Amino acid sequence: MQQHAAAGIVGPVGQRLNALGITARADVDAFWKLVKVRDEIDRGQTIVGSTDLVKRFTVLLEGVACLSTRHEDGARQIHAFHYSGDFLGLHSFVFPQSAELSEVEALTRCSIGTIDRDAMDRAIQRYPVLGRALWRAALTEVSTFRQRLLVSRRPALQRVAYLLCEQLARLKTDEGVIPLTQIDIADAAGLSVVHINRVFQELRQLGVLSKQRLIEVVNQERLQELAGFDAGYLDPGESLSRWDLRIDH
Amino acid sequence: MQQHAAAGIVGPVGQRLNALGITARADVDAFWKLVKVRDEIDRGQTIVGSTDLVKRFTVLLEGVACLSTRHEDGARQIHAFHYSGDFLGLHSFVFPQSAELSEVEALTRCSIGTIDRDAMDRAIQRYPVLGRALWRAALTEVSTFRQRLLVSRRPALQRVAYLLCEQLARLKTDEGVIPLTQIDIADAAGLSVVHINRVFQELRQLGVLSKQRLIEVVNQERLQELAGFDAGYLDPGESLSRWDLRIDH
DNA sequence: CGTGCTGTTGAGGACGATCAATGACGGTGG
DNA sequence: CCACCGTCATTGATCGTCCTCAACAGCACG
Repeated sequence: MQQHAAAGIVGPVGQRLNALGITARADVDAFWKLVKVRDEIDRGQTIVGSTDLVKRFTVLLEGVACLSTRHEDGARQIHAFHYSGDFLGLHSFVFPQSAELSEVEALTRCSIGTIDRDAMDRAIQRYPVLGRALWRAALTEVSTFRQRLLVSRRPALQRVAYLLCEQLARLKTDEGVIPLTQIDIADAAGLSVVHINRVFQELRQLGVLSKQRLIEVVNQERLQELAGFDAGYLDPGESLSRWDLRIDH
Repeated sequence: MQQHAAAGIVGPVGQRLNALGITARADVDAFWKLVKVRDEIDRGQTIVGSTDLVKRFTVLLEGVACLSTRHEDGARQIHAFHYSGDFLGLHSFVFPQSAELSEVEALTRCSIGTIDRDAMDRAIQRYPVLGRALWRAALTEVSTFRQRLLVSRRPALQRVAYLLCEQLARLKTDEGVIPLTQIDIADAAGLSVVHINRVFQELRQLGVLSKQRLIEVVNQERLQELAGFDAGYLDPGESLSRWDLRIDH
């Protein structure tokens, strides 16, 4: 466990904790002590089903996952993508009402750690900074959902561009490679794969995407113009100092 | 002020407070003492602009309003409708990040009361039940946003049907009259007015809507079938006993 | 009795879905 | 090393939903 704590401080989860305001060694350690089960999940498998969502949540140590629901016809609707360091099922953890709606699915082979609701509750009481961090992360999620409502009725090109911008902003990667398939993008944008492909070709014509098979953004500025993207909503930053998540009883 | 308090207990706001768990006389009174400015707003006017949203919020005493944003082309996107007794700008009050996105607009002549952020903060510290009530109301709002994400990619008929169901559930009215125009529905559903009109005619053919000019649902069961509607997500009910909204200094 | 807003109707067109087939690539096992 | 397979990407053709533009009718208001 000790080497995990060390890895946590430098790894993606550690970076995430830092971004959320958890910097003190004691707080980071407290967090890592909560992580109980570690596991590997195969691509395509469900990481957290709707019934588990309220009882525990999960940290994505490595891999790519998505928060999704199924439409009555079986089509997959992706609400959000998750990358290393993300909390999975956080939304339902904080907002129990929406639990039944969603599940978290692995898009690549994933490595995860799980955290019990009860243990988390107790830890929050002892380390308030943890509660604040969760709260911030949850707010950011809500923020992206609302953004998506707006984006959802723009034409396909802009909608896709916006999605790509968001992924780049979240990945904070130097190269513009986005580790998703066109199928994933289609399910997130709510467009058919065929049409996504045509949009991609258009984006390549515009010099925004590379001509590789993988999804690689070569002109991020141009992309943001197309999308009308402003990353402000993704930053938990200053947004919140007064309100706080606490346990009542 | 005293007669307002009395009116509040029996009026729509009082009912709302009760539903949110504020039943004790002292708590209700504490709430009414916070309501400072009372005002009348003409139809079409902005009740709470994006800049005000963080500093105060508002109680809708009488009338119909909507939470909306403008698209870059000027089109109005309605995120939610508000009826007597609703808190306006609550979402931005609790989630400051999304403030710039929205404004609240009067759809009919409205009568409102406003509440200061600072005063509310102080009151929550003294009357925790107030914080819990706000929190529940905010959760319900988040819940409806996520639902709308799902609904947003269903065909027009079902989308409209769903919207109508939601309004009926919120209005809790005996007759099925919904006090909105086709234009409002169009902006909320993200469809053109023309198409909304055709959907309405279809709904009338199906015996769901009356043939009146106003929007009147005559067969609610049928409507819910069409929409695949389940009102569960609107009920703050049991959903939350452990998490709580507090002021952290 | 206009003026303005809402509702209604028709015609044409655009965007994106669906169906179907093919290509490109990576992995696996012979 | 090659054959085979599954997944993902690509392309063409057709079709449906919904948009846009435009005109008009009904109703409420002053």
